Amino acid sequence: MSRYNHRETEAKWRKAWAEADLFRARTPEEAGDSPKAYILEMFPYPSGRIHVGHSRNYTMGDVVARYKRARGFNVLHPMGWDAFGLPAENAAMERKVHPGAWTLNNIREMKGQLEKLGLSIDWSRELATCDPSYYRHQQAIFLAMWRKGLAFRKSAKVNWDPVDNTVLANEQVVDGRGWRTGAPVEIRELEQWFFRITAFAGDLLEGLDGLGRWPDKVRLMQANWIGKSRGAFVWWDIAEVPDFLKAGLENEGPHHARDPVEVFTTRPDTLFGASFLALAPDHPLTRRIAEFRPEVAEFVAECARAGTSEAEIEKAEKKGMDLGIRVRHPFDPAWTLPVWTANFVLSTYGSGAIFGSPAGDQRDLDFARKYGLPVVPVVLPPGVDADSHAIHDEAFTGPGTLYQSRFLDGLSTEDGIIAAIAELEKRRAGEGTVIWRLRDWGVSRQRYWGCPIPIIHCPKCGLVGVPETDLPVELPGDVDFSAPGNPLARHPTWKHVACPQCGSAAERETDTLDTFVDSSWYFARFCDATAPDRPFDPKLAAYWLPVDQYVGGVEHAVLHLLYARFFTRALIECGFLDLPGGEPFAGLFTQGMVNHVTYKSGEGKWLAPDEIEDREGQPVEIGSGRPVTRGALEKMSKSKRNVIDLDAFVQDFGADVARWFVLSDSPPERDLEWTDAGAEGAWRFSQRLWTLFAAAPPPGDPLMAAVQPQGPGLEILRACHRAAAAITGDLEGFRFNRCIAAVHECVNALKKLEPLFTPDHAPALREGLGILARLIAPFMPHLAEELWEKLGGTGFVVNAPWPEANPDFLREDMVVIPVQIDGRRRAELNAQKGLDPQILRAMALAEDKVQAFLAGAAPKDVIIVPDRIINIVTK
RNA sequence: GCUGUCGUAGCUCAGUGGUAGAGCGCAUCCUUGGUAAGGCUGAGGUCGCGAGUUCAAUCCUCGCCGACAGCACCA
Repeated sequence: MSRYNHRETEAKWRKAWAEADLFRARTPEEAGDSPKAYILEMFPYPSGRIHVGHSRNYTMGDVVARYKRARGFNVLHPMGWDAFGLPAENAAMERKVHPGAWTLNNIREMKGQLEKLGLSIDWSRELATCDPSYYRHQQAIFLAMWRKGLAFRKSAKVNWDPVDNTVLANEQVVDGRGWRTGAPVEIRELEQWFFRITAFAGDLLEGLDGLGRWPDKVRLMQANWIGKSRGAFVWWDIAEVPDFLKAGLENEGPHHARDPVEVFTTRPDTLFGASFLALAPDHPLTRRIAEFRPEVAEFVAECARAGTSEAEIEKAEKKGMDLGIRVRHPFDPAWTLPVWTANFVLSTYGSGAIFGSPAGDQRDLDFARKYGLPVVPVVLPPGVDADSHAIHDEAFTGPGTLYQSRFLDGLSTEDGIIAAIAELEKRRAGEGTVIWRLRDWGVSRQRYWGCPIPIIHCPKCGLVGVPETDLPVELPGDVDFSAPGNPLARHPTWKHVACPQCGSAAERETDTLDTFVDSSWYFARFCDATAPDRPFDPKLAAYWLPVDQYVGGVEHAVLHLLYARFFTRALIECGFLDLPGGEPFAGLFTQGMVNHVTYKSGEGKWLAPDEIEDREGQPVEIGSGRPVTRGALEKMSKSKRNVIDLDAFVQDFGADVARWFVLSDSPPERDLEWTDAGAEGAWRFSQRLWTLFAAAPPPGDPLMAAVQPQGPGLEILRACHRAAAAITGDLEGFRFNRCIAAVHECVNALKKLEPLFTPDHAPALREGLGILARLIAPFMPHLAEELWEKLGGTGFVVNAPWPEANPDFLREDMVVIPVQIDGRRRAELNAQKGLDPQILRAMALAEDKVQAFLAGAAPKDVIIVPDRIINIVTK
């Protein structure tokens, strides 16, 4: 018996699979009655080499794909590359390579690594988003969305890095400074392209209810992000304006003195507790007043400065300033309130203005206490009477009964809201409304390595779409990264073009699209990945979509998944796609990361694991022998130097072992700790399987059921059918770690029976091992093929049917029943299953140990749960 | 602060209203013709803490403590 040689065997089977073209998805016609299963892992950014941490995601998807294939599904399991993005430009600047060359090189490298993992991928559908054959369709989609009003331009605030001359995404701003240059970021107003995702806010929220196979956590995060709030707009007429402001406010401008101040509230029932209005520092009226009052201008500027750092916002004290004007209460024109500006009011939410009702809102209360504004309680908590109710340091925000509120007195919070809105609408002082936290999606990026926006700016015609026949608008190849800013904008010729409508000199849009756009429809392109003349055939998309199982990191729980859900809706509206319900991903699984220990040298430098050795239990640096501190478990990343390279591991231990280990130790949705000991354990287990199959009988058909197995043969089949039942259930439930535990259990049971593997039991053994080989096939596909071949299985184990557990082998005849006395286990019975409770009672009371404990006393009660437990109660 | 997830063997995790489990690690022993090893046996637990419900709670309920994640002045 030789040892298992993973290097030869894995290469052999990968070659055989490729030659048989096993993983090509069948067309709907070829598939006939077979149901379809679209299995997709979030496609990777081609950053370079992959490590074992990345492999977990693909392995999970592959396990599902292989399982579904064994179950007779027509499986689509494609792979592609999210190939546009900043790292390529950074590499271009640092290493003087073209972003395209750098990206293609990485793709080549990573594809080779993924292939060695033995993934069952249909590579004929491979795509890269930086390929003009992909992004030309994206440009066509953009133009269709523009014509429908779903893509539009507006002026928006952006983070501007004055050194790099570029716009930064929010996550590229660290403590108010550009992440690369360290220069203080400026807020600038720029014309930007947006997608009107807010047009679908309600539908995107309601759609979440139908996504039963998504994690609740993700649905909740999306719901919070969309942020629906019911409430009311309330319009407050300006009552008093100081003389020095009058002239200013009478002029034309952003906020005229005749314009009421609009406020959004979810609690119109507390309007009688209002004691002030507060406007955002950048509210138009605040800015107007700042023109005439230097102290207001100073306050606004101060807020703008503090606003950049998140840590400061968190701690920032509530501050405000009285603007000097007063407004009329909507329910009582004689009642006027002061108008303040306050740093805690957000201009981007609601109307950018609030009314302060301090008794019912903690922020308003803090503010009112600080500036001596009135606090009038208007909501009585349940069970509290009006005389004893008082507000001290804590606002009461819960539901209750309204009082001190004139016509609302006695109403519940809920009814009060309805009544207040009705009154507002009657007086034309406000209206009930719903507002959203979700904002339109800014897609402009002042970058080179992204999809060009197919728009031409003509001085005469305005915005003109590039004609379909001129698509794609390709990126120029000759670009200069030596200067900061957008290379497209300063390219000598690229942007200059004749207007397609009037022919006069015009300029191309030099912004490119956010890379989240590229990943918002790639799953649809995979359905028809080579269509030259349109994004995809709607019939093929209708066949394959929605994706049945999407697998990826929870870090994409909000943005990517929300954008993709928006995109399918936009594609439907533009006529590209037919997808009832509009949901792209019917099932979603978010897997945990792979963590690994980190090491730091005395100087605080990160050290790689192969630079460490163990000296009497203390990790030290190899060579110098200097002590090293063992850091926290961290997600594998190059910067922390705690990655395990996939190629090296596969070379040493094999792809099957890597796949097995990343699934074995933790539930898939949780993080996994990578340890050498665990990896070696997985390797030993693969060898153990190999030696177990060495005891197999001469080759025969493992699909043939053994007839009337006896003794050890029966035990073999029991172990294997039990494993089949457990693993099938756990695969359906995405519990891969439990599948692996079940395989361990089965192999342990078989190992114990190994001395009894005699020719008499050959049919049972062949059937049992045949089941086992098919059960491990999704996890260790190469080894499974080899074992299947040894057993005498015909064809590939990949194509073999999934083993069905025979219920006859799952039944147990005898059962051990514990006997408790007063809740503590004192004895046990070995009994036939399904015995009558009265017989069990007699058996239990007859037990010596029970007799001893009872010492002659009669039991007060005996609780009998058949086949489970007997509890004798004496007290 | 809000929301959510999680506390079970040294480590990573299963599990169930009714006998506390697996893998790895550890210890003892055996094999050295399955050998960059393999195998037998074993030790190891207040199931985070406290109360309640129950014949019986690791599991259900409530409170507390701790860890992690997302959002974060959302009116």
